Amino acid sequence: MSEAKKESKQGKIRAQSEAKILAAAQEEFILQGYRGATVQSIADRAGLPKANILYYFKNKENIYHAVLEQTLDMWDEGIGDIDAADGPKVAIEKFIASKVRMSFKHPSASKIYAMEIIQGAQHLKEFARTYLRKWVRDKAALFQTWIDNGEMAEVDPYNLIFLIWSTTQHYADFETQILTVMNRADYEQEDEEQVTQFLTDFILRGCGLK
Amino acid sequence: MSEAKKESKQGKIRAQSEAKILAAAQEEFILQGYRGATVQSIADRAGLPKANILYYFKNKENIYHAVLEQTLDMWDEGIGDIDAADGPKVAIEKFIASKVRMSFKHPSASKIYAMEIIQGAQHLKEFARTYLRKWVRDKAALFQTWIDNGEMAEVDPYNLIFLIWSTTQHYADFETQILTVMNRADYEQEDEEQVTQFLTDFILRGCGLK
DNA sequence: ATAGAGATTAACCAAATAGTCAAAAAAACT
DNA sequence: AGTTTTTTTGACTATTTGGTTAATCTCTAT
Repeated sequence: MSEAKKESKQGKIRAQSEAKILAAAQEEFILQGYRGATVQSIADRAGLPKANILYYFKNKENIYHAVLEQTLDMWDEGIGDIDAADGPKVAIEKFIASKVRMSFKHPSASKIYAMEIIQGAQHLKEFARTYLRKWVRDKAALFQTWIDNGEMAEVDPYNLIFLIWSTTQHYADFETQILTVMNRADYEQEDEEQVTQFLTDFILRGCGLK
Repeated sequence: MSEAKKESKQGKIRAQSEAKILAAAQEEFILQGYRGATVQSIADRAGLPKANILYYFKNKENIYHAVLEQTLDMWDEGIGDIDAADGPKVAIEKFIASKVRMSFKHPSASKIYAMEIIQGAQHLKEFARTYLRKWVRDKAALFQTWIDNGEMAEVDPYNLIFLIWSTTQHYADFETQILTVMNRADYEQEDEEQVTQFLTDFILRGCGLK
């Protein structure tokens, strides 16, 4: 009876506030780092008084954890599973496309993730050790099968996965640098398509699939 | 008479202390971010009292600037200039090799740089707008020449440069993730060679040069 | 030896910041 | 309408931290 409370009415204000806070916090954590992002600055960006922030999240670290969790959920959705049934060509095409889409649609998530890893993955060690390691192992094995079957060139599957990750995420993480170098203010809609096209062509060729 | 002081004896202690401080600061800035790295923590890591740090660098921001400058100098050396006379194959080989070497020899420099860019390049805007933009434009033009001459496949030169940057730097910036996923404690010597080999093969193939 | 420049360091301070609290306002429920 | 629960918010506090100061020490040159 009282179990569903969280989802019914009471949850609405809470959910709204939490979302506003998390969005503000994500930006502040990117721009200022964990320590540099003050609860006050998050409050200001969210347009709420500081004490209200601490009412929804017990403390600053909880905010950060929530932001990270949100980021991992997004990673999970956006990863674009590699499907064995597709065969190497289509599988790689799909994988690249969904990773590029993630980078252009949610650059902030990618940036938070990147910062966390660069700083030593203090909060993601567990995620990397379990979930991620298994994911990479599985997909690498799949690539290896295709290689053994002569369906693609002999490329080290692990390094191939790293290559796809790095190239696709680069457009999110290094957004600022790319835009500055290209003398542009923002990405345009066609940029995503153009990048997808470039990476797909290039990587398929690298895999001997084109 | 007193002009050469800095280089003679008195400069020795100063140079030594500054180097120790910069090394400590670099690590702290990576691990904790700018705001999270306290002068005290830098002092502890350098094995010096806090007041001594502030004696050599007027304030915390000066320390950070010095670390960044050091990083850019290293970038400058390690960039491995692309030589037009080499032709595309050798030029790309050389470029990849020197970037990979940088990533394995000086991962911290790469990490500092990456964080700065992710955080909006507050302190590197000028560098990117002038030096970097020109560098990329020049090299892109060179690639274009080779393409027009039919010496390599038609790949967008800008995206090619970004691809080489992202893939090579990934081994420095995401060191923690790669090691965790591969279930390893440290890079071995042969890793650098193996990665160089992989990337060279793959990218040359992508450029239609193999 | 000794004067003077540079180096070291403990003690101190003002500002910033995470987190608490209590009281009031708003919403939800009966 | 009244009661309870949730939300909002200003005021307060303990702690951390960047930076200063002044006193001492060390080194070098004459």
